[in-house]
Amino acid sequence: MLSPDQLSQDVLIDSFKKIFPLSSQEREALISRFSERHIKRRGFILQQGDVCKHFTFIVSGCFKMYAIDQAGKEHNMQFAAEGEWISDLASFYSEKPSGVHIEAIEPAVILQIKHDDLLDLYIGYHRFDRHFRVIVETKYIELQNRVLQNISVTAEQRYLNFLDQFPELANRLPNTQIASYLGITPEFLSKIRKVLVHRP
Amino acid sequence: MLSPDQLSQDVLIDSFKKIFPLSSQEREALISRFSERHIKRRGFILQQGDVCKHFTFIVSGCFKMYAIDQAGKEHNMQFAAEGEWISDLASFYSEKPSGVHIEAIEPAVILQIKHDDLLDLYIGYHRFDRHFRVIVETKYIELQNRVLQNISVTAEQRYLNFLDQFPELANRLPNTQIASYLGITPEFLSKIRKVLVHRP
DNA sequence: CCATAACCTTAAAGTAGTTTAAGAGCGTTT
DNA sequence: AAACGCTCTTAAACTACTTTAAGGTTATGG
Repeated sequence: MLSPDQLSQDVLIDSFKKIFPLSSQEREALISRFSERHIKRRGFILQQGDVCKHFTFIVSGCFKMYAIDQAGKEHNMQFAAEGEWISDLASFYSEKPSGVHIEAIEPAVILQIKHDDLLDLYIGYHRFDRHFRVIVETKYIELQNRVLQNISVTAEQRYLNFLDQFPELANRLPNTQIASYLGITPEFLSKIRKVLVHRP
Repeated sequence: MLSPDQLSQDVLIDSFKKIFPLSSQEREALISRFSERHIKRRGFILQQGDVCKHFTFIVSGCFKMYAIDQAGKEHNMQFAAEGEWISDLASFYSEKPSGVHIEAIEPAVILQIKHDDLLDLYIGYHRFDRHFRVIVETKYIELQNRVLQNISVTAEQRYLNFLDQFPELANRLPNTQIASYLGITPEFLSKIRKVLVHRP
C-alpha cells in the first residue's frame, strides 16, 4: 500500500480527463485518496464472502470477476484491463458480503479508493458524482449489449463478437477463460474454433 | 404532452426521496422539467432508428425494451413497470440512432424529461448527478445478475428465478414475452412449465 | 358480437451445447 | 531430469433447446 507514483497518477488522471477536465484542486483531492498496490498473478483483490471495500482502477495487468456455482464451476462475469475500473458494485454500496471473486490473470498494478473516501469525494467535489455516473453508465451500456447477445445469438457468433470487441484481450487470455465468459464449455469453444479455421 | 398532474408528481418525488431528500427548490426544478404522456397498449416511446430523446419515468403501466434480429425476431432486453425508469442510455447520451424499441405492454402513464433538460438539471442542481448515478448503479447491479444467470444456469432455473424476482410481472405478462426475455422459445417455456407442474 | 390476431400447448425431428474420457504439448516446480 | 499442473484438442454419447406444424383458447379491437 503506497501512495500512487507519478506514472500511475498520470494514467488515472488521463482517464478522468476523457470525461471532464479536472481543476488542480480536484486532481489533488482525487490522487491523495488513492493508494497503489502491486498484485501477483492469481492474486485476489476480492473474495466471495468478503465485503468489497474498494473501487479499483487498473494501471496495468488484467483481472477477471467470476462467481462459483454449486458444482464448483467458475463463471466469468467480466474481464478488466489497464485503464478500466473494477469492483463489485452490489457489495461496495450495500456493504454486504460479495458473491464474486476478483482475481489477477496477469501481474497487475492498481489504484484503490476506499468506500468512505469515495463518498467523501462525492460530497466535497460534486463533479465526481458526475464522473462516476458516466463510468457506470458506460459499463451499463456494455452490459446491456452483452445481455442482448446472450439471449439472441449463438455461441459461435458470441465468440466472433468477442474477438471483434476485445481483440487485444483475446490474445492475452487462455481460451478456457473466454469460454467461461461466453457461457460455454472449453470443449465446445474448441469445436467452434475448429469450424472457423476450416471456414473463415 | 401535459404538465404532470398532482398524482404523477407524487409518484416521481417519492421515488427520488428513497435515494436522498429533495429541497422544495430542487423538487420544483425537477417537476417543471417533466411532461406527462398517456400511452396506449402497443404504443411506442422509442423505435429502432430514432434517437432516444427522453429519459422516462413510469407512473403506471408496463413497457418492454427489445431488439429485432436479422430473422425478424424480437428479443426482450428488459421490462419496466410503475416506479421504474426506462430509456436507451446508449442512444440517449450519444444522441445516435437507437437499436431498440420501447413499447407499452399495457396502457401507461409516463413522465418524460428531455436530454437537454436533464443536462441542465445536472448542471444547476448537482444533487441530481447523484440521483441518476444511483439509479444507474441499481440497474447495473440488476443486469450483472442477469448476465451471471445467462452464462451459468439452465433455462428452467432462469425461469424459476424470474418468477421469484418479479412475481408481480410474471402474472401480468404473457408467457411469450417472458420466453423472449429468458432467451428461449415460447414452445420450450411451455415444456418447462409442464414439467414444473408435475414436479413442484 | 364477430373476426381476427395473439396466446398456449403438444409432438416429432433437428441442431446446439455438454459430458466424459483420453492424449498431446508446454511451462514451472522440485 | 522427472513430475506436475494447466491448456488445448478430439471424439462419442448425451441433454438442452429450436424448429416446424398443427389445433385449441382467449383477448380485443372494429
